[in-house]
Amino acid sequence: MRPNKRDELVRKSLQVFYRDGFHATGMDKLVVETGVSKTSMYKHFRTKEELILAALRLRDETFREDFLSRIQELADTPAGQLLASFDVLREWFQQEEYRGCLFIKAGAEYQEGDHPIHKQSAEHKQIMLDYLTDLARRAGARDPEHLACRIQLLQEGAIVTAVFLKSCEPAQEARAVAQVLLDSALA
Amino acid sequence: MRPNKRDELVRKSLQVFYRDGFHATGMDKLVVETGVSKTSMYKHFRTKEELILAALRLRDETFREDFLSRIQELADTPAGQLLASFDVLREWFQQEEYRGCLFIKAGAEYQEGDHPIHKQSAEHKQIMLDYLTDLARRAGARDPEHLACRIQLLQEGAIVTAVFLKSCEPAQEARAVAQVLLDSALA
DNA sequence: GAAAAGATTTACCGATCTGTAAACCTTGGA
DNA sequence: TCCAAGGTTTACAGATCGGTAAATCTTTTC
Repeated sequence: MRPNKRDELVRKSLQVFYRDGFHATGMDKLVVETGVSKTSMYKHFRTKEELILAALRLRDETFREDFLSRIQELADTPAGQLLASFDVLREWFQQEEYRGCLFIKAGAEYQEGDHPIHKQSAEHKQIMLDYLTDLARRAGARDPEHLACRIQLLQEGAIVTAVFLKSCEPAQEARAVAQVLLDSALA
Repeated sequence: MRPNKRDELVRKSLQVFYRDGFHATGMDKLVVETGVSKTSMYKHFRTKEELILAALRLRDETFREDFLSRIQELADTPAGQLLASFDVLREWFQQEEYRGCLFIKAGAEYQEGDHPIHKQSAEHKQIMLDYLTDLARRAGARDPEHLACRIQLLQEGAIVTAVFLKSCEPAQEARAVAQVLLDSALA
């Protein structure tokens, strides 16, 4: 049980969950894809739910890290970064493997508000909102919470719409709206 | 096999699919909930997929009917109706049984773009977009397609955000943004 | 009222689901 | 070299998955 073995299992499982969904992915499939045996899998994770939670945690970390660092590459002012977030979304939508937001999907498959998987997905969205609020505040927006909430609305809308349209256009549309909101909040 | 029996089965199945999800709902559960036998179920629907498609079709019909008629109750000008759509969303979010958009969830559980369930969900979104485009055109918007696309972004964003926040606030936020877009498109 | 036709039920199939018990390596220490 | 510890495998359990064959019940038709 090397310490990095568990991480490796989580990493691979995350890919499969994202590609095929949670209920549609059985532990047997994961066992085949990871090349490990079933019992070994259950030594690392007591239940499938625990594995899903670990996968969500990893996704939360890597997504935020990639998202934030890419935003910072594209712009160096808070206001510019708020707008740049939509450019990063556009890059994401263009990826071949884009299949929407894992947390939206997790929240959809586990809908009860008190379910651990649902709660952890909601937490991720809250953290993202907090980040946007911070940016809005540092940008000098009149009402940072409000602006951030509306920016997030646009982001979620773009993420969902891009799935059905199979296009990255929603990101550009959302960006244009965000620009209007930003101008008005800074005026 | 009364002609209305099939509709009854679809109606009840739709409820369960919406509440529990598609993969998480087995045919056995539906058989229990509808009080009909398994073979009877499979006489009406050759496969589970066919039942899901029927449920989505019913939801598409009833949702659009309810949505549009409620909008028309609330406003009588195209511009007013575009805004009123967010008030209708707010009412929807307030319902105890609100669990997000069935088509977003269907698209999330069946992600392959050529899957019938995914395609039918995408179709619903396209029809809704066409409706918004029509409203925007009749409202005299400068670029109806653009405005409609952005209004839809806001709607999808509100629908998703309302699930995690368990609040109807996103509808009001989205409405405020839509107001800005509308003013600018009509100026 | 009998028989054909159609709808419904019971009982089951093989596959797959999450999860586990017991045997089987593999490795580190004395 | 032997043994203990612990990770890994095979093999399987019990439940549930989507789906069906054959028997039973209900209705229609003559």
